[in-house]
Amino acid sequence: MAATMKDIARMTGLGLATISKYFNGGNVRPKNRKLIEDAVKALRFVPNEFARSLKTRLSRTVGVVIPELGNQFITSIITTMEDILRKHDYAVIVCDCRTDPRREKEAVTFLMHKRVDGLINMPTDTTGEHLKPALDRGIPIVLVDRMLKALSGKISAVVVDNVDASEKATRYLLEAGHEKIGLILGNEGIYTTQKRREGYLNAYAEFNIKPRKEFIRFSDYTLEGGYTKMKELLALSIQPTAVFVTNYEMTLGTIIALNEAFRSVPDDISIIGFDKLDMFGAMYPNLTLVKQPQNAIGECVAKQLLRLLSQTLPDPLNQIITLSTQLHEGNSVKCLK
Amino acid sequence: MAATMKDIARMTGLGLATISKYFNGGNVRPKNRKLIEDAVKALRFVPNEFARSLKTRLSRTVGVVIPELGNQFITSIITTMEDILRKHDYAVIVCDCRTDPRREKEAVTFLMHKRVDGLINMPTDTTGEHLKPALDRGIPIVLVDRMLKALSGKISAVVVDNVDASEKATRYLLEAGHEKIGLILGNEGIYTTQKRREGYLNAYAEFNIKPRKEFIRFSDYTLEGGYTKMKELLALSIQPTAVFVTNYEMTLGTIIALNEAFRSVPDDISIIGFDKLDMFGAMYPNLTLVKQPQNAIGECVAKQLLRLLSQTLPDPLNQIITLSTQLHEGNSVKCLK
DNA sequence: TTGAAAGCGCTAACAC
DNA sequence: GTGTTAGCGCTTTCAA
Repeated sequence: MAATMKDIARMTGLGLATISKYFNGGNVRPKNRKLIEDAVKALRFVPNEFARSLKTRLSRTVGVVIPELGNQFITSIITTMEDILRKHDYAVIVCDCRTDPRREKEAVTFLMHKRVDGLINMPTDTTGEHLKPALDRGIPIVLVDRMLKALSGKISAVVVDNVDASEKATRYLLEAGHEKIGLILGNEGIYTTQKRREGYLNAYAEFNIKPRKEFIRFSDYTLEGGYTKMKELLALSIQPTAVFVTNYEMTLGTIIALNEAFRSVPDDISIIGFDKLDMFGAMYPNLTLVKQPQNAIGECVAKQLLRLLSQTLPDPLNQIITLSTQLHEGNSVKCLK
Repeated sequence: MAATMKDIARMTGLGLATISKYFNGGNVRPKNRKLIEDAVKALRFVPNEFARSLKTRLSRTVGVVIPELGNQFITSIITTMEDILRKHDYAVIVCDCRTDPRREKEAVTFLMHKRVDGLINMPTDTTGEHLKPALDRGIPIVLVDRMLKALSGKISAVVVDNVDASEKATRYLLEAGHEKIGLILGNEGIYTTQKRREGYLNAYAEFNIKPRKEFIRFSDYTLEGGYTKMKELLALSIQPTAVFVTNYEMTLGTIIALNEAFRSVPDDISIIGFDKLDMFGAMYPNLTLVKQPQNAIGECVAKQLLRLLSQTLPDPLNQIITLSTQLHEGNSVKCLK
C-alpha cells in the first residue's frame, strides 16, 4: 500500500493543508519543510495523481492526433513536442488515425473521455467537425502544419509558409533556365499540397511562363508515391529538365527512380528536394532542398499549448504562427544559361 | 458543469449503486436500464475517469518506452499496438528516450507517476535496471524485439528469431555460391545486432568457410549508416559479391550507395535486404529480403499486455513469444554456380 | 435487484 | 503559517 499525505501528517504531526501547500509551492516554515521532506523519503511517498486530478479536474495529459506515424516529418515533430511537454510533466497520448476522418473523430472523442487538458492535431478532416467535442469542452487546441479555416479564431496553429517555400524553389529553377519543371505533390485536397501547388504556379506567373499541366503530379507523401510519379514523368514524351519534390519520403523515392533510370543529377535532370538536410547533405550530389524548421515547429506547438494551458482567461489567446523555410543550395541544380 | 451519477440518480429516482452497476455490467431491471439510458442521453453524461481511477486504482493507460520514433520498424509496431489498445479503451503514452539510458530511466519513473497500468518497452538499457520501479509496483511489462536476460521470468517479451533469420539469408547467399558476403549490422551491443551476427557466423560455419572480418560492419540502423557502410565495403580491395543488410533504413541507404557507384543489382553485386516488403516489392529489382512479421509483433505485444492486465493472479503468466521471419525471394541475388 | 453510506487521496476555503 | 473540514465523483460493501 502506497503512502498518502495522511501518513505524512501522522508522521510529522502536521496538518494536511500544510503538506498539500508544501507540494503546491506554498509558504511552509523551513523546519516543517524539512520534516515533510524526511517523511516523504522515509515513506517513499508519491502523490496520487488520480486524487489530484479528481480535485483539480486536470489530467496533466495532452492528446496528439496525427494522420500517420510512418512519416519522418510527423515523427520528428512528435519527438520534439513530447520531450518538451514531458519536461513540464505532461504525458502525451498519441492517436494515429491513419488518414481516416472517421478514426480521427473517434480519437478526439476517446481523448475527451480520457480528459486530456489540451489537444494537438494534424488534421485529416478538412472541415474541422471532428474537433467539436474538444471545442465544446473549451480545452486548448493547437493545429500542426495544416490550417482549418472554419475554426479560425477558436484555435491556435503552427504552420510553415508553404506558398513562399514552393515559390522560392520554383523561382530558383526558373532562374537557372528551367522552364519544364516537374512538381511532385502530396494528396490532392490537403492543405500543404494546395499551398505548395500555389507557390509553384505563382513563380511561373512571375516569369510569364505557362506551366504544363502534365508536369504537376499529385501523389501521397510516401516513398512509393514519389518513386511512381517520377517514373511517370520520365515516361512523358516531353520530359521535365528539373523536378521539385515536396516532402522527404517522396524525395527519396524520386532519387531511387532517377538512379534506376540512369539519369544523373544534375547533368541529365535537376532536382530540388524537401526536408531532412542532414541526411541528403551526406550524399552526393549534395541536394538542393527546401528545409522546414522541424524542430522549431515542434517547439512552437508545445510552447503554444503550454501557454494556453497556463492561462485562466475566459477566452484563450489563440494565434496562428507561421514559420518560414529555407532554400538550401546544394549542387543538384544545373544552370541552363 | 458536467453531469455526474448523482444527477442521474436524481433524475431517475434510483440509487447510486444501481447506476454504477449499470455502467459496470451488473444486473439491472430492464425498466431501470431504460430509465438510466434516457437520463444519460438527456444529461450527456460521461463517466468521470478521475473518480473511477481514484477508486479502482487503475488508469486504463499504458506506457510505451522506445529508443526513437524515426524508425519504420518501431513506428509500425506502435501503430498496430495503439490501435488494439485503444479499442480496449487503453490510452497509450509514448516516451521517446532517444537511445539514452538515462532518459529511458526517467521515462519509466515518469510513467510510474502517471500510474500507467502496464508498460511496453523496447529497451535501450541492456541491464534492465531502468525497469525496477515498474517491477516494484508489480505492473505487467512486455518487452519488444529485445530480450533482457536479467529479467527473465519477471516479464514478458515478444521477439523474432533473429539468429534463424540471419542464418537463412546468409545460407541462401552461400548456396548461390557467394563466399564473400558483406554484413551490415546495427549498433554493436544491441540484442538484435548480436543475434543477427550470430546467424551469419552460424551459416558460414555450416559451410566450413571462414568469414572475413572486414566484411562485417557495425552501423546504427539509419539510412545514413547503411549508406556509409556500403561505401566502405565498396572501397575494400577485396570486395564482397553480395551484401546482407539488417534493417529497412540501412537497406535504403545501401541501395542509394550502390546506385551512386553504378553497381547494378544483381549483376555486379547481390543484395538481401530487410523489412517492408510492400515497398521494395514495387521496385526493380525486386529485392530478396528478410521479412519480419511487423503487424504480428505489434499484435502479440498488445494482446499479451491485455492478457496480463486482465489477470488478477498473484504472479502473472509471463511468457517469451518468439516469432519467425520469412525469406522473401526476389531477384536481387545472382547465382554464381 | 436496489439503496444508504463509507471512503479512495487529494485540494482549498475558512478559521485560527 | 497551520489545522479542520468539506467535498471532487466514483465504487463497493452491507443491509433491506
